[in-house]
Amino acid sequence: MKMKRSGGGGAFSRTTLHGQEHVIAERKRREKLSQRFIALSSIIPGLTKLDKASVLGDTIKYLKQLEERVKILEEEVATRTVESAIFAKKPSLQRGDSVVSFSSYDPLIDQQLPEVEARVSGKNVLIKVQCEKCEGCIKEVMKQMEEMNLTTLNISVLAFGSSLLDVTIVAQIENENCLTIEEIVEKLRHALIIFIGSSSRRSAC
Amino acid sequence: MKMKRSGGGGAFSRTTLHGQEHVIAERKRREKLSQRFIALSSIIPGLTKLDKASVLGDTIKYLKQLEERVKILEEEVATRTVESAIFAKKPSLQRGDSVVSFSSYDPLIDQQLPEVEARVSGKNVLIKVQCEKCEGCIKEVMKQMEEMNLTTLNISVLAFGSSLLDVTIVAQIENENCLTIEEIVEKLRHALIIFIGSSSRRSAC
DNA sequence: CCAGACACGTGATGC
DNA sequence: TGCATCACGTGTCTG
Repeated sequence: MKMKRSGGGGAFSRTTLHGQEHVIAERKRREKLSQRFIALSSIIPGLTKLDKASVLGDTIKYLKQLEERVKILEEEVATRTVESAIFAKKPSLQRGDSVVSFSSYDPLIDQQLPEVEARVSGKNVLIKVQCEKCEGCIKEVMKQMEEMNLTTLNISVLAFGSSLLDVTIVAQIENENCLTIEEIVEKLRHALIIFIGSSSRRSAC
Repeated sequence: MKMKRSGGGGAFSRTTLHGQEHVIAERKRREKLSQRFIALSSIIPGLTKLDKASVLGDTIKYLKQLEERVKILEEEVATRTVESAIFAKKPSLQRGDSVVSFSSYDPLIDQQLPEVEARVSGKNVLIKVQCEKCEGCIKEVMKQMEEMNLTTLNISVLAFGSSLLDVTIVAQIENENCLTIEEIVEKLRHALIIFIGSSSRRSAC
């Protein structure tokens, strides 16, 4: 780190026959260590002090920071990979690399409402629901969202026609969530069918 | 790294008055450095030798390796994000009971955005648009609505992902309007394509 | 002057 | 016996 100086406690005492070689070896060792320190400090960004201690400390900090970043990025990539897997499974629904959508509409089953559709982009999921205007159905949807570990970022409820409700939700997929997009759609749809069924039997809705 | 030993060249020579304090301070400095080394070696994986030199060397290697990984992952994420913005497609259409719906999605035409969907129930029309987040596109949509004699009852604009917009509109069909649902969809989609095209050519959008 | 940081030579230790 | 590594005390320099 600095210039070599004349040397400190160097008397000529040779307690061993090869005292000089020992000195040389130690010099070499120190030189190696010093070079490593220089090399290390050259790749650590944002170094203010060039202390050995500070270099080590900042190295530790930078390392942890890098590992954290890698972890986050890996999670992100993993999420996208899951989407790709879904996409590969259901090529008939959607083409495109990483945006996947899935709808509960099934031409064989002629039950049209509630209709649920979901689409994923990164950590966001766009959920669209169309159902009969029915008191409490929004609450039911939100309950399901909570159970699925989906954090609602925005929700819009529009009345459409005299008896229809159009619900659009943008939510964030939490890390603990390992549901597929199909599972999200099916869970929501099933919950709504149950809810509306029992609700319409009880009251005029 | 090892046990403390009795000490090396320690004669009792005090050239300064505070020679002892100097010794103490140096001890402290060494102790700090030593702890940093221990801390560092505890977070570097796959350490075989516990040499100071080896610890530093492996730290440098691990650091470069981590940075490389971060770089690769960042590229990956960036790529996927762009793909997300570009590829977004709609599953097949839906038909409802007395509800008629029509979507602009055409599997033969490989242009996915903007995606426009409309659905009619009585005198109400539900319009859904997904397009790139682009300043002025909402205004463009509203302009088209006015031209088509559609009275907006409610509109919701949600950001979805990093660069997508999801727009849901409930509008009332005025009596003078004699457009078919297909015409509504096509007019909106055409206008958006023109608008976004010219907009992205003019600026960064 | 002094508080902190270094490099040096040296004795000790483990393989 | 060597050989490599370590911790120590010390002299010296810097801000």
